[in-house]
Amino acid sequence: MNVNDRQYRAKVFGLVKEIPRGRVMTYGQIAIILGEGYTARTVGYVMHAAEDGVPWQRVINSQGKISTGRLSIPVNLQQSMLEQEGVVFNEKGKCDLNTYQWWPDGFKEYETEEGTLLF
DNA sequence: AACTTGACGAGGG
DNA sequence: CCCCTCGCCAAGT
Repeated sequence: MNVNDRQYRAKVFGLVKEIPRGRVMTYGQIAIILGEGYTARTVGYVMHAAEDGVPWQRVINSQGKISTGRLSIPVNLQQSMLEQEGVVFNEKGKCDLNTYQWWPDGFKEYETEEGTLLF
């Protein structure tokens, strides 16, 4: 499971491309959906190599905030791109995941004794 | 091979 | 809400 592997990255990008305009997914959420071999950290690692046509701006962290830090892409750029799609952020730079988080068809979150799972 | 560093996340104070 | 600690795992040095 190498993030330099084309297939590995392709699964991430393929899913990100399905996110509708004005909606978001989190790194951890993507990792859960893709399953074995994927973690929030590796998904984030893959994202900094996003290719053309991948709406990378729609992937944010589990707090509903932008997390890019000191890399090539400034936080305010990603946030403004999302705001342009209709996503509203508060003064703390946070958006409401209950409103904007998107799940692919056939997936939804539900709670069990084992923790949060997917259906 | 050891050590550091993240586009992360959950939990505790 | 902010800050810190850990667990995580691949890359870069």
